[in-house]
Amino acid sequence: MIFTTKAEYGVRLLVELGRQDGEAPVSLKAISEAEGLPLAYLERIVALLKKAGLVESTRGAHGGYRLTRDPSEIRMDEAVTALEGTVAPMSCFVDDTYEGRVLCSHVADGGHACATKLLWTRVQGGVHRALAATTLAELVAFSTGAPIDPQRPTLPTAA
Amino acid sequence: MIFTTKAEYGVRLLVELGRQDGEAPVSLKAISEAEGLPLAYLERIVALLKKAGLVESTRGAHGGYRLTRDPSEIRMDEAVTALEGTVAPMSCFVDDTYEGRVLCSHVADGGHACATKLLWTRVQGGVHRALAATTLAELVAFSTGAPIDPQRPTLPTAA
DNA sequence: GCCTTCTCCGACCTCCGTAGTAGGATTAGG
DNA sequence: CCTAATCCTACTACGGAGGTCGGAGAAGGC
Repeated sequence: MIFTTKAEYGVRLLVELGRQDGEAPVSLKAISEAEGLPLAYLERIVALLKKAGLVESTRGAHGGYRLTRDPSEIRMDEAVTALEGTVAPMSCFVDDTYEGRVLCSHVADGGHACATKLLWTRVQGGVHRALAATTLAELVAFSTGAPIDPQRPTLPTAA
Repeated sequence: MIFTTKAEYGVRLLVELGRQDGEAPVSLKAISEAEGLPLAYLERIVALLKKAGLVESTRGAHGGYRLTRDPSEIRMDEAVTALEGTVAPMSCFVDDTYEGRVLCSHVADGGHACATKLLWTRVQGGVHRALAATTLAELVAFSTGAPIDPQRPTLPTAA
């Protein structure tokens, strides 16, 4: 499994927020009931999104959460990174940027570089590209029944 | 983490086999010593590769394993699938083919389809594409020091 | 002012899969 | 027949995923 429920629930939460107009904040209780997810767990998840600056909160009665930007401006690589930490194919892939860096912690086992590094680099690139090419607005549209081709993402530039 | 050590060790094992000429079988003991991996664990891993038809074995003294095809004919999506089972981004993504199918186990939570399905479908596609575009021959070449651009895979058609 | 409704925060718990071990049975050379 | 190898199944430990619990601040409504 690539992602944990943190990503699943967190993205569902974002979609739920994106479905709203955006003015009035939405309480976690409402979201947990709408999606059937545990409230206490959602609290911890939304904290990650807030720390990443994707949502903002209002405390007290009638408080809740709302998005800080338009859904079309929220790319899913930001969201997933906030929720899961760096998406790494393998443990030796702690972080690094997405450039062509090929460095491994267990370098030079027997004089030759780590053979699998090339493969995991490409996989990581593929995941990152797929996430970056998808906006929250697309997921919101998809969830409301709009027909979207999963193979051909509509980039924000095309909007 | 996307993959487990099964994938890591299994691919390393394949690279080690691919580095050999291909006639004489290589024993697991030799590989475990060369790569510094536990022999007993490798036994269970290589069984997965054998079941998938990627390697064949010779029992008894001077026995071992060898590849069933040329390294350039072995795409890494076959290898990783054999080692990890189906690569799924999320638990509701049990298998299905890689076509544009968008079906979820927890469909229609509140009248609308599972919003995250679109995202995970694209991610899965990205991973699959990255794996399928890489051959064992490339990894072998890379491990012996050949300069390969991790961003631009050299497809077998270009060989 | 007080109660209610929220966000916030950290400690705690349980379960399951990963990673690896142990111990043998089977097959083939020398 | 001994040794080197594959094969096979059962067992175990450890860590992280996936939650829960209890409470402390903050803001409206009355």
